[in-house]
Amino acid sequence: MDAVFKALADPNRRALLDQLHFQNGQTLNQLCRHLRMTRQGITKHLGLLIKADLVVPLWRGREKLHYLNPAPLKQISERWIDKHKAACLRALTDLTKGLDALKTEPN
Amino acid sequence: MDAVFKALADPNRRALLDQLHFQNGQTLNQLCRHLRMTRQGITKHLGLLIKADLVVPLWRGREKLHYLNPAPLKQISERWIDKHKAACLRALTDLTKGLDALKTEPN
DNA sequence: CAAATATGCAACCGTTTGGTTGCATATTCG
DNA sequence: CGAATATGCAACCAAACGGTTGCATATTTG
Repeated sequence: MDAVFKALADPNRRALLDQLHFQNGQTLNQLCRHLRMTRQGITKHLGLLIKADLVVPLWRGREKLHYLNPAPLKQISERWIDKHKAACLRALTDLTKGLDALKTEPN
Repeated sequence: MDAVFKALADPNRRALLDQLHFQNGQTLNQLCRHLRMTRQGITKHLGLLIKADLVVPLWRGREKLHYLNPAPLKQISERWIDKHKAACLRALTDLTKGLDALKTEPN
C-alpha cells in the first residue's frame, strides 16, 4: 500500500505507467525511448513499480517485458479514495458549518 | 495533480487525512496529539496537504482549524485511476497473452 | 566462437525530504 | 497589563531520492 503511493509519487513513474497503458508488454529498451533518461535510471523506476506490484516483469530470452497490473490501483481506489469520496458531502457541510461558526461567533 | 500524489506519498500525511476524516475541523494542537512528532514537523506535513489543496485551513482567533477537501482525491480517482481501472481486463488479457507467447515460442 | 544486444549491479553525487531545535509573533485569559 | 496558549518561521541535519557513470553478465546472431 505504502509502496504503491510512493511509486505513484514520481511523474516519471506515472509516465511509465501511461506508456505501458498505451502499449502493454514493452521491453526496457522500448520504454527507454520515450523518456529522456539513462536506461539504468529507468531500471530503478521500474524497480519501484515492480516492487509496488503495479508492473509485472516477464522474461523472454534476454528481453524483459513489462506488463501493467491494475490490481493495486483498484485496491487504492476502493479501500482509500472511495472512503474519502464518501465523506465528500460531509466534508463540505463541515467546512460550511465552520465558516458559519466563524461568522456567528466572530471573536 | 503532482502535488496531490506527492502529498499522499507519506504515511504520516495519510494518517493526518484519516484523522481529519475521523473528526473534521481539528486544530493543529489537536492533530499533534495523535502523531508522535513535533508540532513543527506536523505543521510542515499540513503545509504540503494544504498546498495540494487536500486540506483547507480556517483561522478562528489564535486557532487554526483544518478541514478536508475531497475534491483533489475525486479528480485523481476520475482522471487517473478510473482510466487505468478501465484497462483492467485488457491488461490481464495482455499478460496472459504474454505468458502464452512465452509457452508457444519458448526460445 | 566472437560480436552485438539487452539487461543487471554498484558506487557515487547533488537535491529533496522528514524531522528537530530555537526563537518570534499573535491571541486569549486572569 | 502580564502570563499562558497557539501558531509561525528559519536554520540545521541525517536519510532518502533521482539520476549518472562504469563495468559485469546473459542471450542472440553471424
